Amino acid sequence: MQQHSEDIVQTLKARGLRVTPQRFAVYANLLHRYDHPTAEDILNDLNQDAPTSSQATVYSSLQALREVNLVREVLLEEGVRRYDANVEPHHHFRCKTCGSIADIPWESLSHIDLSRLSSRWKVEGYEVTVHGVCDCCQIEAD
Amino acid sequence: MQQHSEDIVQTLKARGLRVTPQRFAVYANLLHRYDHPTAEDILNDLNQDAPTSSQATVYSSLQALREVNLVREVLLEEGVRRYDANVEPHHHFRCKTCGSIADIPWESLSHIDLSRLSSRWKVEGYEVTVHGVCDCCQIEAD
DNA sequence: CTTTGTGCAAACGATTTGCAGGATG
DNA sequence: CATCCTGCAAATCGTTTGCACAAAG
Repeated sequence: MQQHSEDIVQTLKARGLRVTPQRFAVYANLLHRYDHPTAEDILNDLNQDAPTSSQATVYSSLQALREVNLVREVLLEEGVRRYDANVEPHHHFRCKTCGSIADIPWESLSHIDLSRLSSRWKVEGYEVTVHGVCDCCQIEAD
Repeated sequence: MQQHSEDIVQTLKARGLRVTPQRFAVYANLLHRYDHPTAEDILNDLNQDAPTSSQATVYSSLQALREVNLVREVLLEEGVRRYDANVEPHHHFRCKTCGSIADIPWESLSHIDLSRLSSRWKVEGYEVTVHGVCDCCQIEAD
């Protein structure tokens, strides 16, 4: 699901966000990587060659993007807040060795029977976190 | 699954932990409540009447208990670390309105078919997070 | 030209650490 | 009585905020 610059600009505008170079850069960065980076990861990536965004701006951009539902937070590790431009329902795999996180498409897991849940709750959705060891770490373990 | 003082002492010893009043209190507190408290919640609860533990000690007790697998962290909210003395596999429900968290027994959800997952991963387990609105919040919404 | 975003530095809250004295096994 | 734990205060880390200036629409 590659997006061109113009698409990104339109997406941001459509959600009522002003398009600034910094905000654009944060969202584009998140769209083009799949490693669920932290705010710091994004900042480092953007400023790799030349400084383009400040820390405060990355944080506020993430917040703005989150508010209009273009970005979501992913919480799978103690005290670590990661971000994801994939806001469609999906599941996650987390490697307990290297801490990497991968997406699991919604269709890859069978639908879950929620009928036995307490009727006291109005259920709106669910998400599965699978844990184990990723391929890289299995190889290294040998 | 109520535990008496003597049981708790034995449990701690069995895991190689020295039994101090503070550590005992942290674990006992966590065993007797089901609201998945934060470190601060526990501290406040313990010091409600008279000061019994310091902040640093609550944190270090939680860490020690976690290392011997008597306590686990529960991460369902942005930037909030909660603790749970239920270390058996189980799922969670989170109310998006009040933020409360409830346990879902393992048997309440159907087993999930993991066969379609990438074979690159060595899967060790999974956990489901269900979200929606709890009964209290549904009533208030009317 | 009005509104909103940026960057800096200071403030903040939760957690961690160093260390001296105290309790545990 | 050696080892490990506690409490305090200071340090640290990620995140947020206040404010003057700059850019977007």
